[in-house]
Amino acid sequence: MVVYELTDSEIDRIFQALADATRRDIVSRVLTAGHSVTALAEHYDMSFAAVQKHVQVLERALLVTKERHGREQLVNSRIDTIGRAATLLQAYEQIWAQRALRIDDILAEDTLKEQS
Amino acid sequence: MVVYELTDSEIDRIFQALADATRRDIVSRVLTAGHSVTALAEHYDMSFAAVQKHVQVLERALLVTKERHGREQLVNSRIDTIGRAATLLQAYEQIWAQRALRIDDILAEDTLKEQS
DNA sequence: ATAACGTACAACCAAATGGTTGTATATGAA
DNA sequence: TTCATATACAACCATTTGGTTGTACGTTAT
Repeated sequence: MVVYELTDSEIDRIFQALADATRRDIVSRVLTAGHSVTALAEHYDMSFAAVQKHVQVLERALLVTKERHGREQLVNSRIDTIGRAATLLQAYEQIWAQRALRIDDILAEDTLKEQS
Repeated sequence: MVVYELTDSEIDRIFQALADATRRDIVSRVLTAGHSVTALAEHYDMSFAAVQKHVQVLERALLVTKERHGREQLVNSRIDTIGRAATLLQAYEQIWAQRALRIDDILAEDTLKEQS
């Protein structure tokens, strides 16, 4: 498998795609099994075309793949992309944790903080 | 610290906020130390007002806090929110992993049947 | 007291987003 | 062949987004 760094616009598209409850629900559903677009659309109170557009957004964000199977298009998750996004957020946590390790920062925070 | 479940629209706002390279850069910068809005704005090729709006989006997404300090407003990261988002994505990875385990189980069952 | 600084916010604009309906096309079933 | 199904996509629309400029206001420095 080829692993390359995500570009800014790829990351934009990933988070943009995840910023919608319907699309997150679609991602959830296809995590456990492939679903046709029609099967997915049955769960939402919107037109088929709208759901199809959501799938397209997810596909362009590399969060799902579509695999034609007869006249159906099977939507499957791309767990690698979800993993990349997770790693990105964990990197933020790492950077923050390293800051916390700096002793002078801890002392400064103790002095400044009144809330808990 | 009070921990409660994130609502759909809170999650929407978090990922929406992260879906912009400028805002992700702001998040990165404030991870290691608080920055005034003006200090942040110096790094970007856009108006101060635009940067201020980005900070506002991050604040509404609970990704940063603003703390007034004289005439400056210190922007700091809310690592808990970043952690929640990370956890959410890890949950997706978990669900996917369990699916993979189920497939392993099925294969194992087949093997057992063959053996008996 | 006055000037400069840091921030906030309104009004405006172009482009993107999230939905709709309608139409076209390919595949599978009868 | 004909009909129903699954998908694709264009055109349209209202709202949101990401930027701008201009103005106002509290705080600090001179």
